[in-house]
Amino acid sequence: MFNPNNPVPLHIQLRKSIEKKIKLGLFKEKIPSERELMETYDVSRSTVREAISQLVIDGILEKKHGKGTFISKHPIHYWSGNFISTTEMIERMQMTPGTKLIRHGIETIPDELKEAIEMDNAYLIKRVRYANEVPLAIETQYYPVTIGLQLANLDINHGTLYDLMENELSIQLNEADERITSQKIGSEDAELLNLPVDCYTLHLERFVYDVSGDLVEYCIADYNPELYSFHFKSSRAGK
Amino acid sequence: MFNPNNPVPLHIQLRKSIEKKIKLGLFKEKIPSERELMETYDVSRSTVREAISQLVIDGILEKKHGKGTFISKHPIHYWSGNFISTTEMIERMQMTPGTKLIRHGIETIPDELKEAIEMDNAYLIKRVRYANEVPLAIETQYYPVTIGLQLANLDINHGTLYDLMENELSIQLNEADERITSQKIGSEDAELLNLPVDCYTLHLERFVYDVSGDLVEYCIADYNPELYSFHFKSSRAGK
DNA sequence: AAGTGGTCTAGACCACTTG
DNA sequence: AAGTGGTCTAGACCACTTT
Repeated sequence: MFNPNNPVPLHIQLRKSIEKKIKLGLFKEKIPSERELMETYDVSRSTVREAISQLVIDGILEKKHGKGTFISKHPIHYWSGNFISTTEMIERMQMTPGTKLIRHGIETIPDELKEAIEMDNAYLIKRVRYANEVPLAIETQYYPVTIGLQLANLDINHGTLYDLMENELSIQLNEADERITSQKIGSEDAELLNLPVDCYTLHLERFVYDVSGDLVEYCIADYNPELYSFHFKSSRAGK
Repeated sequence: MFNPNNPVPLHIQLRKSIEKKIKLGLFKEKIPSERELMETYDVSRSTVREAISQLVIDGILEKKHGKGTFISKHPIHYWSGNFISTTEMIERMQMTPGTKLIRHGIETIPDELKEAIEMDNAYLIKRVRYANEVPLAIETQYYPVTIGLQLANLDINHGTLYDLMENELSIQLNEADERITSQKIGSEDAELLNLPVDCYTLHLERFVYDVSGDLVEYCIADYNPELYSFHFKSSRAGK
């Protein structure tokens, strides 16, 4: 079924295929059983289980012993161990994403950030993000200058910068460290979000690394706390 | 090596064993290779990999292709897909946990919560949580009355209620839904946390379910935002 | 070359759910 | 009884890292 010369592991090809069929609506509610998938794709059951287990970790599928594997009904998994772009997140909330570019260019890094990102200069992109035309968040993103300059040549007024990095610049994003706090918003930003001055926001900092472990983005986002909250699903299994 | 009559799956027994050896310091930095673990415990490699993969998901181990499996250096995984008790969380921060019981007893549920927890009455436990004697959070926990009455007979002034539920009441906790927002604190609670009135807190709501899917706890926690933030590690793999 | 984790197969039996 | 996911084995080859 799959091309054995493809360097992409079978379980990943299978996972993408299942993901696609879910998105296209070819699988409703339930996906075929592990043994059916074995036959359809001509792979072993371990491979099927490997593919499915990742989708379970991602919160896309749920297994029920003796019944089958079901498409998760949690409409939105804001957080499931994987970071996604703001655009995708807004789309998952069934809203229309929008973007307004405030400014971008090479800037010297503020002292309080120098320790965190270990660069003197960075390419800064500051944008307001909208959901159904309502300002939802302010994002300030810092990139290594070489990456930022390439991004600036692309369309940074729409779409997700993660997709641009991955698809246009061939940067393989790997993982991120994130921190959520509650912080007073500045007056400039308050105006952009239509919030009273000195209001508190949900403040997210995200360090994104590529497969080599190099920092490829530092993102600060302030969310309107009236419109946004972080949702999680966690298990007690790890105890 | 393991008792084959034990109904607990081998990979879980192995996982617990590895976890314990890490905690005891018998494994520093690196754990034995998969093939070594196979021989030591007399199980197949799949079983070893199954055990390890869960520990990787939990953020306790990290695999490096060609090098080995290493004990994660992230000293604290505040959030890694598993919820832990506040006590354990404070201990992981290398601080001493403390608790002050504010009040407890059967109460009628406020209207705004009725929809969420689908009970008329609940056993309420409200406590201030300290880290190194400094008030860190206020927790208000709602339990089904039968559970709450049992808990009240135990020591609710120390220790973790999750451990009490699991070990003393034999309730098997399964998973939780959590939501983080930023909220204005009430004047009563502000005093308990030594915060100015109308200050904002990091506000956590947690619904905890047992293996049958029944709600066994609803917990509201307000954290002093000066002292506490949520940390995450997320990957891009799920894309 | 030797050791590590990554991928994959073929097959077995168990436990749970539904007819 | 039949079908599902859960567990487990024994073995193979590949890709990456270190010696």
